[in-house]
Amino acid sequence: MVQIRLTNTRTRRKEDFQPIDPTNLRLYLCGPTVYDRAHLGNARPVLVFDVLVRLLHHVYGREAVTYVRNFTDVDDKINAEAQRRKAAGSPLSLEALVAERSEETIAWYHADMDALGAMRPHIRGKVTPLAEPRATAYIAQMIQMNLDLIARGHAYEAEGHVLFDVRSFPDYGKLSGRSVDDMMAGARVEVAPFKRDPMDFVLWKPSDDELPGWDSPWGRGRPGWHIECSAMSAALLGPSFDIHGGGIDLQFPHHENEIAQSCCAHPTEDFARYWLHNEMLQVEGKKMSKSLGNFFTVRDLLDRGVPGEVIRFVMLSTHYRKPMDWTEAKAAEAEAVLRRWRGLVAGIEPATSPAPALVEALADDLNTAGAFAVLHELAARGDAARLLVSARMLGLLLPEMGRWAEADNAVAARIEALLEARAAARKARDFARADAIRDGIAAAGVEVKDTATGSEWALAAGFDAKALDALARELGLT
RNA sequence: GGUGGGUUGGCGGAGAGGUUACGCACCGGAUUGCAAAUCCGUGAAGACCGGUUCGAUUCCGGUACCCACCUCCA
Repeated sequence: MVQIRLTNTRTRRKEDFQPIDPTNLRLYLCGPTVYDRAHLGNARPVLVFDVLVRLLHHVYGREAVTYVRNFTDVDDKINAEAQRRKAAGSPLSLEALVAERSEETIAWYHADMDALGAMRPHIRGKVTPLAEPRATAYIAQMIQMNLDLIARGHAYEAEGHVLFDVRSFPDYGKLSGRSVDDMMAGARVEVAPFKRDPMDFVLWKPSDDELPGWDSPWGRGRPGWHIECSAMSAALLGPSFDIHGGGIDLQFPHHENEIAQSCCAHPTEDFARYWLHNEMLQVEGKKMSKSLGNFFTVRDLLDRGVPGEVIRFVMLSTHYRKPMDWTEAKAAEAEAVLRRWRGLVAGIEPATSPAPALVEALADDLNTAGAFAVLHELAARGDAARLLVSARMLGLLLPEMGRWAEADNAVAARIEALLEARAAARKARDFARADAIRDGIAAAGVEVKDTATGSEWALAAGFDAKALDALARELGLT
């Protein structure tokens, strides 16, 4: 069996991955807060985990893997949108409007992640809504966890809030490598007067009539940000599970607080044994932010005609623990490579197993860049069957992802007609006309290959159907 | 200020204490009516300063620069 090695943020070392139960692997990935479209950065942890899960399927079998990813549908931004709709005259209740907003956002999220070829979360291999829990469906478990934490002396009530007492958990700060005292020195936030320690964080907070809320022992209120992941992972994966992932920006405070809550509520358990964090995404060398004007969503890219498979390729070409820079140049290069590979594997049956070197690369802390080198090597050797099955381990060259690379019948007929006109010109040794047609076809993004038996063609990067039509009109072929 | 990460050839981007990463681009050759595609081949690196070592781009220390988190952003 292939030994998987992962960099565990908890120990800051690359470690052999030893599952708690090899027949029942359990993973948790922090999913989106569903207030708006997923931006490009949201896609990175999803794709990193997607490759990890595909690797686990390969090594342990699909039915041995449970992969849970949550939707956080309790959030001030969702509330704000619901209040806006209420003010605009909606007859629905605030709770219903929150649900409505979450519902539409989740549908977008699914559509966008599907377009990137990301597998849906699943329980023992079976895709089910249960594997994508929503915070609002686990309020009772959160309340219970808060009660447990209070009973064990790790949390306290103050002015309708329930707060976690960070001083009660000696390991607080261990994941992110900071001490409570260090953090206090750099604290910039205004501290609520009812906190025992400035770093104490909210487990439950009161809601007024303008906000959605649930009845609790502390009055009508809503959960704090971190408790939902602790409650849902415990409910679906148990108090100890294998791998927990997310963006590095979640390391503190979100994951630190999850650990504090979960470990204090279940003191004899491990919570997550391996922590995986992906580095951030940048755009053309800069942080993606609304103020810089380089902020965009996955949908923006898809609508601009960048195929999901290309986005996926670019994302995976940088190792997950390094900052990844999204650039137009990379997208163009990825598109060209994918077209070439798709041409190579067209009509080919996949081999039975992926290249061992590729599995080795992925098993070594998800070295996707190294995996690409193996794919290039297979392509160069012309081993199309092996290339196909190997690329699919990265979620590439899947049949359902390839529509973008195909020409429809009208386009194919147009190209054939142009090539016939060129062939006729060449036969008549009218090379000026033949070359003009060829250059026009090439400029439209169609690659022409002359072989001993005639001309073949394939769509290349930047294919432009309109330019092709214009060329045909110019030559009087329509 | 605290914490963590990074700096590799023209560009992107990996691994390994000593032997070609890989891709794109470039250059040379084969091929072609000329090209394209394809094939073959060449060249090109390890921020800076020290240390360990027979040998470091790879380990250790320092410097510079960049980035992230510390603010309910993946």
